[in-house]
Amino acid sequence: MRQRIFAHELQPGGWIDEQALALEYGISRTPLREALKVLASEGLVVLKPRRGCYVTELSEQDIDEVFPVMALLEGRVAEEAARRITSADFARLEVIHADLEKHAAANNADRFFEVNQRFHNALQDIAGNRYLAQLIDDARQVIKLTRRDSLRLEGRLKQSLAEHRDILEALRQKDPAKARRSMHDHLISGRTALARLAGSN
Amino acid sequence: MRQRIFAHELQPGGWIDEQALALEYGISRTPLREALKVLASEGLVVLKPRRGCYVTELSEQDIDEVFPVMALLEGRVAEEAARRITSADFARLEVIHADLEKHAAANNADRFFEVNQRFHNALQDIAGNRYLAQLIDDARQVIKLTRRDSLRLEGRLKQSLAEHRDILEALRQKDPAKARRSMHDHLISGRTALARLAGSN
DNA sequence: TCCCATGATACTGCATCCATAATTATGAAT
DNA sequence: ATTCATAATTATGGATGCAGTATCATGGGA
Repeated sequence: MRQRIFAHELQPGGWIDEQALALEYGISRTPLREALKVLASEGLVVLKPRRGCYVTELSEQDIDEVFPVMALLEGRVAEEAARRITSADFARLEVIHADLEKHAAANNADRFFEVNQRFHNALQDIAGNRYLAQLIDDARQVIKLTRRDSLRLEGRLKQSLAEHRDILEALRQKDPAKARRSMHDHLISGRTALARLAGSN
Repeated sequence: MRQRIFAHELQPGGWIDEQALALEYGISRTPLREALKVLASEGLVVLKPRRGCYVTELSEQDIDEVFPVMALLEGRVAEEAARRITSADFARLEVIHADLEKHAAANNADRFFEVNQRFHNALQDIAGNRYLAQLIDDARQVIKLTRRDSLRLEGRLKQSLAEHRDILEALRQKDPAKARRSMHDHLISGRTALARLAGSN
């Protein structure tokens, strides 16, 4: 169901037909409703009492609330990672980054998106704070509710790559403050790209 | 159920008997299980497949992961609040703080705890970021899973008050950086108090 | 005496069914 | 023709019942 929500197969703001979905998945309404409760707590859907379940629709205000927090959290991850990173960790990151360069060169936004997520997850592992990582994962899910096509903006892939290089450089230097700033700016830059996209619609 | 979990009436690590609780609340297992799903997503309980539901038990490592994040988030709230605070807001905060002084003088840790929460919530309102506020509320719930008796430590109330005065001073001066630092240190100080408590057991 | 296997018990997870409330459709009155 | 009231339909929220599996106990074998 998460996939279908992210793919906008279930459209934002749209009503979720419990019986139809239950029938489709070949299960009864009971487990489906429990799943909806979980999705609701993750912020992917909203449950209106006696009115049913609706896919969450993010307002511009919502996005402006989530992104700064995301930037703060990811910045913290980078900071902590810079303190703890080993050369083996760094090597792993470089492999992932090489993949990113490849997909950017091929202008493959979807693959870039996937590998980008792997990059950030790897950083979370290095930082070693599971709670922090979980908050970021949740926030990322919420952000994914919006169109992720910002990566398809002219030049955004290249820009994102450059920002990643900054982060990698800070990690190589084991400079926590710089890593935090680079990562923070990277996320804010992502928000800006999204805004440009919204503005052009 | 949250109350009972926080009050350790349902003990950390303990198994939750669905039927017993359902019977006690006079409802069937279905809505109770849905409630457990919500609590699980809030981190208050853990659901082990085919094994039932258990009250979350925080390890020292868990606490060391949550508190820094909490300090980061609350720091951000203070920072943002310092930017947006009005004189009317400040007056409200001072009323709450006066209450805190009163309860501290009376050495009433429970009341202090409550009003302290009101203070922090008021700050969240001023900061005006609902997403950020929600993350903090969740984190606070998780933290409440541990004993909150750290406030009963000799001198902790006075120390907490002093830290609040620092925060208020930063807000009065509308100094975001100072507000962030003060709040951050306040939270870290809370973690230290908890550690002292754990050490004395 | 200790360990493993097998059966009994009990709890979880799911399906089905029912009641209540909301929404929509239909009919009447202005 | 339009609006309001009432009835019918539909969906949500909860209760009940059942199948499958995990745990525990008991008994047999080493």
